[in-house]
Amino acid sequence: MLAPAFYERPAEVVARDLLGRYVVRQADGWQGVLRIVETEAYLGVEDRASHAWGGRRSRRNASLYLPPGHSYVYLVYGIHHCLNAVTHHGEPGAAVLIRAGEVLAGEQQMIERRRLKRVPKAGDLAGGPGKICQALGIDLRQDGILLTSEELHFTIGEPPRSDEIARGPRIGVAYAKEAAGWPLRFAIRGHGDVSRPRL
DNA sequence: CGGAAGATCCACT
DNA sequence: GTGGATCTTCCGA
Repeated sequence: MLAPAFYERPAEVVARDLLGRYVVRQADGWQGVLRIVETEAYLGVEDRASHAWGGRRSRRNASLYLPPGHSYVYLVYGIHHCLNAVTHHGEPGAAVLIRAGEVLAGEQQMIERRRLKRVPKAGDLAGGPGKICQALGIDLRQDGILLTSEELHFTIGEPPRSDEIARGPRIGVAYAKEAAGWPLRFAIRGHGDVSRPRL
């Protein structure tokens, strides 16, 4: 289990270090495990793409200002949930978005939660931030909880070698001006579950 | 108080 | 490749 101190570092360091780690989700006697293959760092106040940009606070993003090691779950586009880990190093409001994972356990339940009609192909179950939350049964009820909790936590996992890590600009933040091009997206190079466009 | 846009995904062409 | 679904928040009038 990764302790809160793991998250007391700059978001881009944590984002890179979360690659290969396991997300463990336990609910109703079920256990699901994903190996993280893609993340993005959001730096907080000075990052135009961050929900904390300019020190913004609202009921929606309140969890971004919790101590490091808490979750930040929010609703995007009115439909999909996204899971983040709150980090802290100086300015508050930084976090890491968990963008994609490889299924290691609990696949059958995930297929049902995802309402897939066919046999899942690479990326179908957890190859995107919204898919991860749907597959793991994560919604606003998991917003603001400690990521060392029984129901949701991260563990050591199998980190990739540094030469297996790719990085590039973040997805869906073209509006963020100068921050749009910052290379804060990290992925395991060539992994089939990384979301599009592939790094 | 209305309108626009968003850290997305899916069905359809 | 394109557009629709659907909710929260922000901004301008």
